Amino acid sequence: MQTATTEQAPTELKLSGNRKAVYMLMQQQQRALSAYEIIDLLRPQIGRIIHPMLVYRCLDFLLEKQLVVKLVSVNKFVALPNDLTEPGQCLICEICQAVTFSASSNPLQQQKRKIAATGFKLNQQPVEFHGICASCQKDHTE
Amino acid sequence: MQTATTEQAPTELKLSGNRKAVYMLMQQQQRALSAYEIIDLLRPQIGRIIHPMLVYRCLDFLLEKQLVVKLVSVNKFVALPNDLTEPGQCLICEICQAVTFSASSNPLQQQKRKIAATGFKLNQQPVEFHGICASCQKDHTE
DNA sequence: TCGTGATATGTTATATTATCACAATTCGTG
DNA sequence: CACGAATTGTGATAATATAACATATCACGA
Repeated sequence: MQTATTEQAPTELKLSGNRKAVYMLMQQQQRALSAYEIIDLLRPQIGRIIHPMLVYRCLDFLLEKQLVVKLVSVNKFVALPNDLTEPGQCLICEICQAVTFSASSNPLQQQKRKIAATGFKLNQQPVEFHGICASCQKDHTE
Repeated sequence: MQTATTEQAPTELKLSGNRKAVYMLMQQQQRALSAYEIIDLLRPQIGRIIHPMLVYRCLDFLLEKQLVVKLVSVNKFVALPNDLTEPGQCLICEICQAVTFSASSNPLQQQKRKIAATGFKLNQQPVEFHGICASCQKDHTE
């Protein structure tokens, strides 16, 4: 099993074999994936049985390094877009499962400041909004 | 198995036996409960094996009628406080699991309007914020 | 280069949350 | 009362996640 320096991760973070495979897969897919989807997608690449634990461990690491983010409402994981240093919010379509990230807008930052003022210490994790995207609204008006 | 008219539900909605038991339990507990916690708490009352399916069905119904809300990030369900017609947001403490609801504040409503203006049709469900409550911050500064 | 502690990985088992599908019972209305 | 709709009972399975033990690999200092 080779150890390779990753070309994709910021600040030259070294990723071991498995972790790199998982991360690159997530970057390629460009969508939110459940752990089991990752397992299924990885299987052809690795040519060996993939235990869930393998993937969860990799994800734990990638989460810790903030290379990926977990969408806690849908139990999916997604590689952070490279141009987005702070995923303040995301919109999750219930129909097509598309996920759209964006940085915190002013009202959301205001909201977070209000919450902080109550003494509640917020985590750094995107605020998740659920609904139906414009495309699916069109598709489902028939 | 008796059919009883519920005294607690708004607009005289009739709840069947199981559904009433689940709903009343949730109201009594006044905290967010996982389905399995509900099962464990119900067992003494019902005196029969409780299948998860029973509870999930009841929850599905109660969710549909908007008597309870699901905290999707923590897979828990909570009876809506009676004085809160619109649970706009909730704060979830990662340490003690306390959940605090409140109506949408102005910035959050603003945020929702911005999102709606993009064409994304938001669901009616609370926005969940994660962090550490003031109490747990005190307890954990030792 | 070797040894060792730290880290990563392999493996088995289990926990937690949720849904599917079929059957039986109860409810409500004509 | 009959019948269709709704509710419930039951067994099985799916999806997500973690615990625990063992082994292998990596990195660093001597």
